[in-house]
Amino acid sequence: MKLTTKGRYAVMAMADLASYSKNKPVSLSEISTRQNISLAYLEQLFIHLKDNKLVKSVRGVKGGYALDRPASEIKLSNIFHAVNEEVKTLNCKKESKKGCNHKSIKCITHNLWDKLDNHINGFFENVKLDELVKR
Amino acid sequence: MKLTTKGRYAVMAMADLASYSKNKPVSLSEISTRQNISLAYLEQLFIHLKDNKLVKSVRGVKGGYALDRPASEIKLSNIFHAVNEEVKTLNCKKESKKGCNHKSIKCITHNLWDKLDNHINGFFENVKLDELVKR
DNA sequence: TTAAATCTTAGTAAAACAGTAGGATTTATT
DNA sequence: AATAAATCCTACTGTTTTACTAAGATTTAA
Repeated sequence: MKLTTKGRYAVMAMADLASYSKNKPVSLSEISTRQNISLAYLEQLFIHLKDNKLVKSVRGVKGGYALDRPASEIKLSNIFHAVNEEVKTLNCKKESKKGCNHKSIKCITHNLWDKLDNHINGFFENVKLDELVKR
Repeated sequence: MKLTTKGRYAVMAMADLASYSKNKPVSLSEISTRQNISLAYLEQLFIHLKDNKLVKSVRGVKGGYALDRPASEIKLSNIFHAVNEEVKTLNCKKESKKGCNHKSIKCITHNLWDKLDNHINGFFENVKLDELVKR
């Protein structure tokens, strides 16, 4: 059960944006050096962040990225969702698969994994970007 | 962020034991068919569960496994720990590594991952095996 | 015109995962 | 004594995912 770098880096980069982008956009190379994340990798992440309207971009020289809405209105769940960092404790959602076959007795733990999903997603849902940055 | 089958299967198998092993031991082949998990894979998991004194074994014909203590005294965290299902949100514990270098500003999110770890581990710590089985 | 930036698509080495395979050992039953 | 059912043990392996890298196209301020 581990967080992928995609999810971690996306949050780090967004937190960086939240603290350094006042008015003007911040370039990915800045974030790259500050957070020690490869530029090319950041580029990939930001395409998704942009698609999900979490950031807006300015192209060309002096360009970069800025938050598309206040940090107080961006939840961690928004960020994770944007880069496809999903919580998957089951691999059995719809059809019955190996290790879980929806018969009440056989998959005793089915309900447990649902609760775990909710527990973790609840955390992501309740933390907002501004809370990471203040202080 | 996903649970490995090791963790899931171990909990499923332990829940199976808790419901089917009254007095006599339960063989892994029974669990294998009931839970639809490969026998050879179960064997590997149970070595670890045994090492961690969560189950006890009876060898030979009519042998099998049984819980080593009441289901009410076995936490999910015990099971996950036994099979090395760990929560790892950071990959930077001691030394500074890529993507996190302990300088206060650079790794703004360090504290966040700690909280996430605690949040998830708290769930595992607070659910006991008997709760899965009762009704 | 240049250079700094975003945008886009492919590819890829390494690690982790999810098992298999093949036996050795123990022991109740026949 | 033989058999078969079970645990025990170690090694191997195909597949998938991860975590990038590479290479270029496009945009735009200076």
